[in-house]
Amino acid sequence: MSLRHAVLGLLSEAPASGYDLMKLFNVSLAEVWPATQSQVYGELGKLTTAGLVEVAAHGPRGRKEYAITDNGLTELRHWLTDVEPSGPARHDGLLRVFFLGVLTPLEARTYLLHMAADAARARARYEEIDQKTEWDEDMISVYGRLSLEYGLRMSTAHEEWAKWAAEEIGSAKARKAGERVRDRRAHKE
Amino acid sequence: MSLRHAVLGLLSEAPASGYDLMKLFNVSLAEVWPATQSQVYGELGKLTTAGLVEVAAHGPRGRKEYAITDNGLTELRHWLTDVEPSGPARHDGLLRVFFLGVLTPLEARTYLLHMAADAARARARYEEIDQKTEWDEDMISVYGRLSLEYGLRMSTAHEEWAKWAAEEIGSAKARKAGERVRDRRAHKE
DNA sequence: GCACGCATGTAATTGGTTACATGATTGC
DNA sequence: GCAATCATGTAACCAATTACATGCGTGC
Repeated sequence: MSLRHAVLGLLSEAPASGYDLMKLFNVSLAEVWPATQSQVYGELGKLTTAGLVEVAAHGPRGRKEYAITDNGLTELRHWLTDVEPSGPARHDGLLRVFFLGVLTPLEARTYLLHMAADAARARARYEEIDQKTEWDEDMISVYGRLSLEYGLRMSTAHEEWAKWAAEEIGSAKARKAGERVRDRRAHKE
Repeated sequence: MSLRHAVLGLLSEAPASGYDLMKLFNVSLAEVWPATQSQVYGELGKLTTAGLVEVAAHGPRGRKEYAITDNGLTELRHWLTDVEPSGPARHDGLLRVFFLGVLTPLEARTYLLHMAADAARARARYEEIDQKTEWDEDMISVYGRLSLEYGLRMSTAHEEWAKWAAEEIGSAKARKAGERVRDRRAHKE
């Protein structure tokens, strides 16, 4: 149930309308917690009912500016400190790897190299964000930077793994079936 | 819609009952594509209706052994080669990082070190699986091994990042606010 | 006056989780 | 005979996606 906490987290920085929040979801949180417009508006309603946020101001075009309440802040802190982060995320790309055996080794290799290219593209995007962003001292900046570094490291590792795996299929193919494949740690450069 | 393909993938290796499939989900696929029992039985029903699997044999206790059909295999191959892997996964643990600013720096550091410990535990688990598994030449073994290596590399990178980030908060705290934090790439050891 | 961006919402559907419900076989 | 395991299914609920629907304000 983390959409709720994503909204609370964003509002803990500054009051915002549903529309503002959507922009924040699409830029800062897009990679970690994507949300749709209908989700955000729905959640704001529930949070208001629960007393965790309130409508702090009304603006033009029916704009409602929401602010986090004391109860909301307490709930956010509680989630951060006391609630165990939820388990394993589904990983579509990796699921496929399990079943690459139904393809030819060549097709399997192509798939892995495609993954490598995707990872490289993701890394490039993160690098671009890093350069273009004016990092300052507010919360989302300081901690957003840590998250960006996470993205950079993970996409790098992802790309390296995919290249290695593609190689691995090449050599497994070269080797005769039945011969044991025990030397992989040696590849770890 | 990948649960469908996970089931097809498993059945492409060998016929199995819903019960068998659940065991496979809980061991091999637990980290990439968790599924519940009700999901699996439901999906088997739908797949049968769609003609992608069929009941190949009836066993004791009402056991139904399912086998993939030619159409099913075609669909599986199609998914592997032609369908773009779906986008960004939600990442609960990382979402929290964005909001660590509402905690004290000390609490934030604790959270990150906790993440590092979790990652280390995950890595240990993968290493154990690696050692205990009799890797042989069947599809799930060959390609499962690649996935395991993925897990190993990612958990390692995850741990290193979390330790680095914890450090980073320490030094950010030491530095005066307003002073620019531009030296992080130097930490990349 | 019109287009674009701001702004909010609802409805239908799908995918996933939790909990419940039941019964047959095997091994001890 | 009894416990453990094999085995299948349903119902209620929650979370997320997609699509639809509407209208006000600002700048050109």
